Amino acid sequence: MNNIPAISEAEYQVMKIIWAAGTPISTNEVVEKLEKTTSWKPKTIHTLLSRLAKKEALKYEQKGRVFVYTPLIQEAEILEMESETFLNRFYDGTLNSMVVNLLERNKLSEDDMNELKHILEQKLSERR
Amino acid sequence: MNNIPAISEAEYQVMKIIWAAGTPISTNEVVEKLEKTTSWKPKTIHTLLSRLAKKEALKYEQKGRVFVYTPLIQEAEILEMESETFLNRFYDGTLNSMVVNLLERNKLSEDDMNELKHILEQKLSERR
DNA sequence: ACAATAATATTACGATTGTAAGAACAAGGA
DNA sequence: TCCTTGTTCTTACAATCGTAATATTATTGT
Repeated sequence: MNNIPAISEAEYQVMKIIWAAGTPISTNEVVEKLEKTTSWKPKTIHTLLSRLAKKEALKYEQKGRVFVYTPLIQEAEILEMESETFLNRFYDGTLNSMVVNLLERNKLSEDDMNELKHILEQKLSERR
Repeated sequence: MNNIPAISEAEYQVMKIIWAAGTPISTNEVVEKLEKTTSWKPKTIHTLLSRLAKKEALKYEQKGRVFVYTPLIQEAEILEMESETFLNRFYDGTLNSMVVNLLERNKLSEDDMNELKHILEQKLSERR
């Protein structure tokens, strides 16, 4: 029932706009914002919005003459689900395995590593 | 030309078997191994193999009476590409942003964190 | 040499996705 | 009131994917 629906890449872009809005946002506002970052036609964006409504990722209500959209799922939920799926699929389900891999392939700069270490120390110290 | 093809989830499962084999592996061996971890019918696996051949993720050659498969792309390449795609899509392209998020949501155990810190220290010390 | 079997190749089919066009409807200006 | 224009709804269409079944070809035992 309360399952998180699968969201495609393009749909996710749309959701990001809706989440960022914070408050119900109209079709045209969504279109405007997306036209800045994508080359999608308005019709395409309409399709994506209605697919998202159908899969209950968002709801829409008539507000005056136009429809406004509100998210029904939160970004954090999606992030959590997608991160888990990704880690399971490629890294045995563990973040550490991913980090080890990236380190081995030298995908992190020294600054990245220092920052990360710092973040960890911070979090670890909070805990005691 | 030398582009890494997109590999679907099911196809990726198949590639994992091929990579793990290390040496050219026959259709039947692939089927046997996958039947242990999936509920796919042999025909399904054949389809996946031929799709992978078509997108040049692997090649096959006749060896005696049967075909044997060899990977044309390496697991590390896929991991790298997929990790990048994932981080770009969900975390502004940076691992640190992902880690911060997981930490905030308490998705890492203290052990995980300590281990991770250790790994980082290790790598950092190697560097100087 | 022929039939049974095993292996590979071809075809299938519905769902999802990216990408959008066209149809219908409603509301405001002439 | 009627037409234009903006908004929403319906339909489209090819590619990919998951999931196979059927058809063809090659091999091997009798």
